[in-house]
Amino acid sequence: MNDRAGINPKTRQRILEMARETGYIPNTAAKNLKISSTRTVAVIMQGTTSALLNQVLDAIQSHLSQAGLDVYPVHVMDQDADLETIVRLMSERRLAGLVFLGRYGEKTAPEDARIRDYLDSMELPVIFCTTKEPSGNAPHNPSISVDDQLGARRLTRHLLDLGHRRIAFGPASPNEPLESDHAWALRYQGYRQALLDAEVTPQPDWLIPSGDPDDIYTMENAYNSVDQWLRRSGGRPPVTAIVASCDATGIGTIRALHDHGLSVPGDVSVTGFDGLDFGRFSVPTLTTVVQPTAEIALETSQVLIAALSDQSPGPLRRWISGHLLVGESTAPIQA
Amino acid sequence: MNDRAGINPKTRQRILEMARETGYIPNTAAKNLKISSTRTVAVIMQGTTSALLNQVLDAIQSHLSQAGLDVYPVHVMDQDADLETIVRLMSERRLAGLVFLGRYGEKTAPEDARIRDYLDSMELPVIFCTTKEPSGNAPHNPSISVDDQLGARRLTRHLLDLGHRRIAFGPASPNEPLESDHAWALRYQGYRQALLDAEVTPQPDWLIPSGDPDDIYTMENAYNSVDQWLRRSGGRPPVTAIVASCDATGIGTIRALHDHGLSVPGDVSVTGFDGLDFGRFSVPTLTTVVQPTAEIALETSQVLIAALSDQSPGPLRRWISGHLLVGESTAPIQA
DNA sequence: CTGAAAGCGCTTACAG
DNA sequence: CTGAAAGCGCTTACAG
Repeated sequence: MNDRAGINPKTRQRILEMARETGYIPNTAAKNLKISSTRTVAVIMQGTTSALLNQVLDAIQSHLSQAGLDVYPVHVMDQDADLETIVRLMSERRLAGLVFLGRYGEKTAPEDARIRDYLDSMELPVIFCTTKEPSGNAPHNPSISVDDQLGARRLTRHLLDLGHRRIAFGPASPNEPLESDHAWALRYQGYRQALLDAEVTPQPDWLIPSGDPDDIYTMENAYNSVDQWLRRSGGRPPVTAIVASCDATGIGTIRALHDHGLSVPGDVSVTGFDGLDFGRFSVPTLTTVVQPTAEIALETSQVLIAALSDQSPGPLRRWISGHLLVGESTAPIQA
Repeated sequence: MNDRAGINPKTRQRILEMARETGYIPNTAAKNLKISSTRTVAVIMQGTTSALLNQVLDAIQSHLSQAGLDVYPVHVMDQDADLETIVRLMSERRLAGLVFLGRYGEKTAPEDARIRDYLDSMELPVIFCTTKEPSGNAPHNPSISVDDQLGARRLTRHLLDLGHRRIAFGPASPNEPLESDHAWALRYQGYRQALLDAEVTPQPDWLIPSGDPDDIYTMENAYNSVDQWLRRSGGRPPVTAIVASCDATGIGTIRALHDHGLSVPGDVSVTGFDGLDFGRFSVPTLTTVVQPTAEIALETSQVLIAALSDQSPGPLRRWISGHLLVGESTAPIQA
């Protein structure tokens, strides 16, 4: 039944027929016990709510299931439950491979070490998707992601080209160094680089601190953060443009500006990052960088499948560039 | 190690300690083989992109894992792959239970019968969450959902209270009867009931047909459908308000109106359904009915857990009412 | 090319 | 309360 070679076609035919007649169903548990490995790939992903990660998950799933692999999405909820889930998964079930989708464990430095040890001791392929391997690890696993720095640099250059010289960035977590490799931080670095390239010196009040450091990518937190930031400067922003950390925060930013009587792009230009639906149908539509989700998912799947057949690709790093999508939320600076 | 009664505490202590020292890890495959059942609940859900379903999935997952159950989210992609996935899941793995999250198999009537037979032959609890059991089935499984009809009736009554008399609904699939139990159809029925209660007779051109019958809940399809509908009436809508089938379609509707030079709510009022983030931060904010996702998830989890301990609840039907959230997208009718 | 045997790592009676 | 035996349903050498 497993299509092994060296079996008389007639016999195979007979067996298959009997199986069908009697309604034979193979028992996966028994098979796994014997094989002592599975065809299951776990995809670890923080929460279930990120539209972007879900797009990537969709695509990875369809690629891997075409290759005969089962995909087990593990949505980890909070910091504590996470580690246990992962450890339990990795040890009790025999996984064929592991994909980290999105950044996991924002501030679990000590626990990260525990996970790292597990990853090292189990000899299974691990791929980091839409995120870099946490920098604590010696980089020996593949990472595949959009080029966050490049994308943010393009957005910022677009604003500079429109004549803007005072440009803010946010929300930025106040708890993490701006040099970290979180998505928002990488985007900050690209923003900063574009400014420096144009000989513009970023000012301290151009950095919008995140009100809630644990929730920096949501519309709600962006709204609150920008609202607070505007209040501190008396309702008049110190800039003519804002590079938001992603599409959701871009939308929250626009709404906060609106509620302070500021129009987008009339008074302030705003950019997002990701290329999600709601930015393409909002009023105004959002200027953004579109993540190449299909490409990211394909590359991730291919690297994983190659790794499973022992063609280990080593610690490769693929940063795929996203393309600039100009919407209505950015305009030439007003006189 | 399984905490069974009748074991000397000292012996247990000794075993546990040894296990820890030697790094003993139980083998789930062997356990499952022996037990011939698992603690795994599969959650079948169409695609991965619905923000609403993902919210519910999040909550179900955290409830069930607290009850010691594993949750296996199965994101089914297209019509064909679906059936195979489900059948394979249900037969090869020994599932403890099954949750259908959202409507599955829009137009797979023939195949539905196959699935139904499987559901009946396996003796495992099946719960329909955020959706009614497909009407082909004799209703013998629990369904838990928001009350779509009631919600849409509330939204429509809100518009009537604002003085609107000509109110459209859409997008509506042209391939399905308006009496079906799909979410959009139930909402249509509630909309219609509210109109009839107010002695308003719905007109044929108040129904906005969906351009793409397979994709009726997306912003993009709503945009295209409303755009076409407006073109057919020469750019001037035959109504002063639109009840959109959900929040995403509400946003698409607003954008289409905007692109025809119509303002919301100045020229046309628009309502959504779901209570998602992007409707709370858009300009204008969206008047909507907020789905009680926490309640739906809790009830689903409880019913499932009860069913697993053989307190089978039978074909109960819980329709939980969502509350009206008035935003900026609706206003009193203009003279 | 086919058939029978051993064994994967558990759990569950059962004898002590 | 403890320990040894049987068996869950597969796969994989191995003998024929």
